[in-house]
Amino acid sequence: MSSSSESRASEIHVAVDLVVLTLRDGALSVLLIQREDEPHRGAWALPGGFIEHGEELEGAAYRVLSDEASLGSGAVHLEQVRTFGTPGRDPRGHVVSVAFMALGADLPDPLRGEDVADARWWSLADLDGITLAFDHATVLEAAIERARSKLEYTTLAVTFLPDEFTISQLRGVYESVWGCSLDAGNFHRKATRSEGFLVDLERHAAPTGGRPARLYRAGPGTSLVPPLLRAGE
Amino acid sequence: MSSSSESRASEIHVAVDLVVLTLRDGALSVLLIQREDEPHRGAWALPGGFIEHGEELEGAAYRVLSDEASLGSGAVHLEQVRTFGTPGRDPRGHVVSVAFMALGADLPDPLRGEDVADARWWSLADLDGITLAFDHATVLEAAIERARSKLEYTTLAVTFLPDEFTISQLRGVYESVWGCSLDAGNFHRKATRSEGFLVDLERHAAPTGGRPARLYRAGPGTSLVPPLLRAGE
DNA sequence: GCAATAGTGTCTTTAAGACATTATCTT
DNA sequence: AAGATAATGTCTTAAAGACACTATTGC
Repeated sequence: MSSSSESRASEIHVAVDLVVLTLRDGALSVLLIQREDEPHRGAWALPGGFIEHGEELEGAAYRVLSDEASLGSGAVHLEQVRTFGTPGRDPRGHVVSVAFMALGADLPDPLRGEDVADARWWSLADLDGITLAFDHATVLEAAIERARSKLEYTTLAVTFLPDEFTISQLRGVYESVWGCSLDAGNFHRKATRSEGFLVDLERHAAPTGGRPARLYRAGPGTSLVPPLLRAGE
Repeated sequence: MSSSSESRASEIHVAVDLVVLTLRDGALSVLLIQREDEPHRGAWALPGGFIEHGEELEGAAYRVLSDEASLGSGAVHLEQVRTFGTPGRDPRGHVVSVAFMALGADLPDPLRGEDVADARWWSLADLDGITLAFDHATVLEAAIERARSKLEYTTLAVTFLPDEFTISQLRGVYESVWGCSLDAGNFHRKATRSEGFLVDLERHAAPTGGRPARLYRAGPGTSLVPPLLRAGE
């Protein structure tokens, strides 16, 4: 930072909260932890934790990912979303929390970490009516909107898929995250002709009751120009 | 946040840094402060300051804007960019800083705040070769890229203009921020036909050596669909 | 009149949407 | 053969780029 005056001993705590997203049976799903302690004991919450002194923000995020979600760092795309710091958001004091989203392909069921009553994947549909701890509903909403919008103009969708995938699977990512259906033919044309999006492996997947689909892997590009816009907004 | 264990007395400090951008004579310009104290005494830096206990992040940003830039809150568009927390970024200790960008129309010259040797607007071109304090070059870069990219798919450009403006002025914003020139006719068509972007005031500005330009004000829309894409990226 | 700025119109090209058609597998 | 899934092609429409042209001012 840059203020010129030394601050008093601050009682502000810094934390990270993680919105870990994956696709489970074609449903966009988020990893939640059931809290074992107060506050919000018994409520479902995003995995998170305080930053340790001298620790990188991303380092803390990976640590939480490993401790609370039993996920290694290689498997996910991690990206900062926004920082939440409204004083009353945590009853224990003034906690400023940096929200990250972590996207991964078919992530495994979490092992239950310590101080955690339970941990499981929730499809977004199942979360309707569930009240999350703290301001985590807002954090979740922000991360999901970020993910939805980044699918439009980046190649982020591939982070939801394994190394090798078909165009149908890629289209499935868009359909699941956006909650709509896309024309298969038009999507195929768009995906295969976007520079840097896909690399044709010139092999085919095992057929699933129809013509076998060609396999691709993620290309070197990160942005989609022109973007792949959601309809009707 | 959401960690279940109470943290030890944290020595992590939380700050905000501001990237205040405006157009000065058609040049995208940023407000910088010359530091009066160590560290980085004499270096130019972004205005910033520590969060006070119980203070909102945005509240702190507005406070800094008022204290160090003598800018009221009504005049600017304030938006979070990203949070920087690499431990070594501030030699005084572990400081996590939430970066904001503040965009305004033709902002006034700053009054020199306390603990500040000097304060002035820098056009981006003039900043070439100037070494900023802390990691502020990175923060500035992130904010500018955010602003550039948000011009594409939002109506953010109007925040660089006064309440009433002409299409030429609006095009000037795009040209200044993107550092390119745009076809006047095509831009006019795009701007006037984007739903919610502009409201026609059905009046004209005083002529400036040619046909007088029609006046507009910002419309209710916030997103541009389809976006107004920068060429060649 | 001429220069300058604003605004419109036209033609071409690109790319999306709708949807038909062909290809290749399983059963 | 029938059904399923993948891939390509065609036609239409939307919108961007290039650029000519008209409109309205000051000089």
